[in-house]
Amino acid sequence: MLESRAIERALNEPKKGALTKALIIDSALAIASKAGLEGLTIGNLADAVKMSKSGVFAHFGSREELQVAVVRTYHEHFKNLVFIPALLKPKGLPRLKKLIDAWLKMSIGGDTSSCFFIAGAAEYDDRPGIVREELIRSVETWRAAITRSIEESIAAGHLKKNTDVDALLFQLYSIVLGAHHDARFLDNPKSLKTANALIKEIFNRYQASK
Amino acid sequence: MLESRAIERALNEPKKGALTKALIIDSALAIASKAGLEGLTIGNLADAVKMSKSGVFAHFGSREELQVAVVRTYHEHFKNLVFIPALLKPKGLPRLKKLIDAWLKMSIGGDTSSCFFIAGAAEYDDRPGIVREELIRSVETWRAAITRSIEESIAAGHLKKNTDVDALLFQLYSIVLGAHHDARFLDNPKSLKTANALIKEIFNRYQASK
DNA sequence: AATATATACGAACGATCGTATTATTTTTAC
DNA sequence: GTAAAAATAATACGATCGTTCGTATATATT
Repeated sequence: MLESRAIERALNEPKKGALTKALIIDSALAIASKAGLEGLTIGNLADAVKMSKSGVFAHFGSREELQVAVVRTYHEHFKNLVFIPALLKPKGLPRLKKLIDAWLKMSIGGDTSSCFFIAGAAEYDDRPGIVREELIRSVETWRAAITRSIEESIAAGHLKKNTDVDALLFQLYSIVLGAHHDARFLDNPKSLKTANALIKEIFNRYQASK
Repeated sequence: MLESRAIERALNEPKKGALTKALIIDSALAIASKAGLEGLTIGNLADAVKMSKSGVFAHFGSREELQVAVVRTYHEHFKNLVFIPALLKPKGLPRLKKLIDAWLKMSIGGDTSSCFFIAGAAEYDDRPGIVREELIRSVETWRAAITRSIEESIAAGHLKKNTDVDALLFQLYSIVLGAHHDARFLDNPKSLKTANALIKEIFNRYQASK
């Protein structure tokens, strides 16, 4: 359970509502993981947490705010599952590799859950509003983290000095998108292997000659 | 107008309904291009064609069948816009390059329309049914066309004999997905240029040494 | 011209959507 | 323990969803 952090925090607060809210968001995250953010409705969420629609609704004030809360929570989830573990690796190429590897794994994770940063991008690429804005904020943060790690790899001498940072980011991001597509839409079981081989190849190509 | 072919064909048939149906699908395609296949409803379609909901409905029997009809029509659209033009190029690398180039251009086309093969894949990667099946059929057909062109390029000596066909397909497909993502979700105007540069680089790498 | 068929309409169905208002219960504060 | 406050429920609203039904009109066949 990754949300326990938020739930624990809520338990120490004077208000009990904060705990309930955390439990609701937890359930909302599960629903949206399977049905998408647009498939998350106040009705099915209320059923899931065994509350009335109005009871759930009162915690957020609007469906959009609920969706934003889900995106924010997923962002935390993502940070804990992908970003933090990579920080344990030494700065430079090892960390960069870990960032991509962890992301790739969770993106095509065998179970029903997909990566919100990918699924959400497709869902909201033409749907303006605060949900889209929140998604963009998250994705840009994530891309900035990758970019920083690429730059650190260059600074550390792990990647060639003349590495085109934007182009490398684009390639890595595209491969994860491709693997996500192949695995989730086409049900291709080889997508993870194909993606990993390509990532390895790319890093070799950009690697500073020893 | 790309649907004129179907409309012309309908005009020559005895029944008038075929024409109306073609006009409805034409309008449905426009709606689904902006709002996605799930954003296409019988209600907004009826408004668009200035007909009653039941009048529209009668032509398809169900909303799912309407969506399938839209996918089929888009497939034709795609064939005319991407596949056929590439056939004018000589077999091998020139044709392969044209296939990808035409697809890339229409995928991130400045206007509101997106590529159904990409948008639909995301929309239906976890939504079973005949719409998903029709989408998969289309996408697999398209991937088979790219694959064939890669193999022809190898046979013609344009690409290295030991080219990994699946890996190359994956790379090309991923780059288009990445460009689509960057252009449509992140509004990055450089995505086309970045993608084109990468495609060029990839073909250079796989090219048989002269 | 008469008949048969295809096509379209209008109204209504039950379901679900998000949300607002009002009531009841539960938790907190004194 | 009691009053204030917060949390949850109950109910209802208007909109929209896909779909069905009976009926009218337009078209095609004979």
